[in-house]
Parts: sequence; structure tokens; C-alpha cells
Amino acid sequence: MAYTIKIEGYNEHQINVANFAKALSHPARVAIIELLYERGGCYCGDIVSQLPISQSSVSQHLKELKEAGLILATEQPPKVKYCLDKTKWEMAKQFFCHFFDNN
Amino acid sequence: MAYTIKIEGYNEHQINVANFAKALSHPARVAIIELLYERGGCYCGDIVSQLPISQSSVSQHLKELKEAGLILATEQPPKVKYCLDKTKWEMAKQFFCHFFDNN
DNA sequence: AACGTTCAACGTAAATGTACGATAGATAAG
DNA sequence: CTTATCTATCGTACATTTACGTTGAACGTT
Repeated sequence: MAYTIKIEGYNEHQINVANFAKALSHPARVAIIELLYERGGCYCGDIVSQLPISQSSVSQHLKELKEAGLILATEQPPKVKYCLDKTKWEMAKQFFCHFFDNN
Repeated sequence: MAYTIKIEGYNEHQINVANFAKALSHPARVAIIELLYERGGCYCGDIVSQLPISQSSVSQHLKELKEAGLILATEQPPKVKYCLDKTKWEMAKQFFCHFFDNN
């Protein structure tokens, strides 16, 4: 995370919406979320084969989604299974719905 | 606008969600949208006085929101009145709702 | 032990984003 | 005509993002 952004002066809701929006601000990450939902979970390799970017780039996007709290990784050696963090996803949904309903 | 991003390989919906999310990925822009909604419209100066950033930075954020299509500017010399583009805003809402409902 | 698979992490180049002060243009006010 | 107000834009500095190839760690299989 770590922006070049002044955080003081905004309320928590504004920061939360911005953070989740940031996590969804790249089509690859949107696509990853969709895949994880459709399939209930994916290995990294499954995602790589569905997206037009390299494995290292996919890993980077997964890391961002993890740091945003939207997805969970569980080791299943030698693979890693990714799935949506439903609690956090529900939170994000609430933040956005609240934002959109009021605006 | 203008990413370092490969666009090929994603569908239109993914790109639309990502673009709108990008527009909302900074707390200042979230705050601006909220202000414009609450007040039905604002002059640039009104926004500057509500945010913890400089006038030039506010102008930059307004420009991004304009380019994302979310807001409209009308000249009222020597001021400029900004308001939500309700049509585009409704579109964004639909894209996100569709995205959240399916995921 | 050697090998293959899977994935994270490193290093890097180029593009973008964020923020600011300063400047410039347009208009209204005096 | 001069001045003050409002806002866009320019220039700049620094951080972040995106993408890739490469490497390395962890594990299973032979």
C-alpha cells in the first residue's frame, strides 16, 4: 500500500472506498476476482492460463489483492490455492453500496 | 487514461469496472464526488476549501474525474461549476452492482 | 540425490500518479 | 486601465505501478 498520498483530512469511509477501488483499478485484478468467484478458488497457474500476462505479473496482482485483504492464499504444496475472502468482499460491497446509494 | 496496461485479453466489462475503480482510487476523488452529490454542484474553490490539498492538485483530480466521464464542468465566469454526470454515474453504479452481485 | 513443477521474489525499465509552487488567461470590480 | 479573483496548466520532484525475465525456495516424483 503506501501511497504518495496525504491521508490526513479524509474520513475513514473515503479511504476505505479509495483502497478497495484501487484494488479493482486494473482489469487483470477484476478478472482474477471474477475467476475466483466463478470457480470458488484457483491455483495461480489456472489464473495465468486465463490472463494475457506473465506468471510473474499475475503473482504481483495476487499480492496486491492479498494486501488489500480481498483474497486468501492457502498452501497446497507445491501449489497455492487462492480464494475470495468473503468477509472482506462483503465489506467492500457494503462500502461501495453505501457510497453509490448516497451518491 | 493511458495505462502501461495490456488491454487485449480482457472483456469490456472488466475494463469498464477497472476504469471507474481507477477514477475512485484516491480519497480526494471520492471526497469530491461526495461533495458534488451533497451540494448538487460546486465551484472549484468550494472543493479546495474542503480538501487538504492545494488548488492545483484539486484541479488535477477534477480533470481525471472529467476524463473518466464522471463529472461535468460548466463555465460561470470567473468560476467553473462542477456537477456529477448523472448518466455516467448511473452507468458506473450499474457496472459495479453487476460486478458485485455476480461476485 | 537429481529432476520437474509451482509459485514468490528480485531486479529493472518505462510509464503513471501525486503533490506543489508558479504562471497565465479570463473575467469582474474598482 | 489596473487590480483582484478564479481556475487551468506547466514544470518539477519523487513515489508507485506495470510488466517482464530470471532466480530461488519448497515440495513431489523418480
